[in-house]
Amino acid sequence: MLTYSNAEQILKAIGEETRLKIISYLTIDSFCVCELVELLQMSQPSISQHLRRLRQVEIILEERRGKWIFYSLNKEHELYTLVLHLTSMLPSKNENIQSFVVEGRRVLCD
Amino acid sequence: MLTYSNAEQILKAIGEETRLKIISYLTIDSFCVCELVELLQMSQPSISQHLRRLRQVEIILEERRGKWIFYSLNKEHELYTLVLHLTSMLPSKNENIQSFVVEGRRVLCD
DNA sequence: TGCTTATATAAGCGTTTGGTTATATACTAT
DNA sequence: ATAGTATATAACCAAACGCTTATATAAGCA
Repeated sequence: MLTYSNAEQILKAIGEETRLKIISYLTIDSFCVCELVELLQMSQPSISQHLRRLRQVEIILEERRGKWIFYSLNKEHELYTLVLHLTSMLPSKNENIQSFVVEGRRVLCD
Repeated sequence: MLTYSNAEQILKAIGEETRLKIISYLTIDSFCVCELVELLQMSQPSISQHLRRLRQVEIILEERRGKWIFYSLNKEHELYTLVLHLTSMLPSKNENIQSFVVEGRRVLCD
């Protein structure tokens, strides 16, 4: 059970275009910050600040791998199912990721 | 299918504590503005402005009955199911409405 | 018609938001 | 150690937000 205040915080975190796109990417795979910067064509500080908003409500998780920090969706989050339901109604980022991979721009680590 | 911008607008409309409470009340029954003012213990302009936000994204519908304007959830809205799913995770306003009814404070109109 | 009730809107104001630029921190590799 | 890369944070600023008070609009009724 959520409190109203809690629900407000989470929806405010989710309810922003850039963050919705980040979430949409993360439904497909986990990505590091510099990949998201490229995919979303936005400045690194801006992306970092959006990731912080999402991290603060625990919708995403971070994991360091070498010099990169990878972000992924938190499948244990109370609203995970709802988030998936929501992103299923948005244009998929699959094709963007495909070309990204084909162009060899994914970060390689371990 | 929603656009990212559209989803942002709707989530911003929904993602505010007072508006979440309004939505939660409207999952149970339709209410006029003055009833919501009493139930939520907030000023009439403030409630009106929140209702406008929700109306603008068509999450709620208005219907005039005599001198009152009743608001209800829009069951045709693309995110109606998601909204129900969300409110099911929030404390129910059922008891508040019950005492409201028992105290004879509901607006009477044909 | 004028009075009352219900609701909407406008203006003002402090707070939050999301971008920028600049800087700090953390890890890797030489 | 030092340099380079990846990420986070801070300070600043314009725009959006949510409240208040004041006022406008609309319907019901004497």
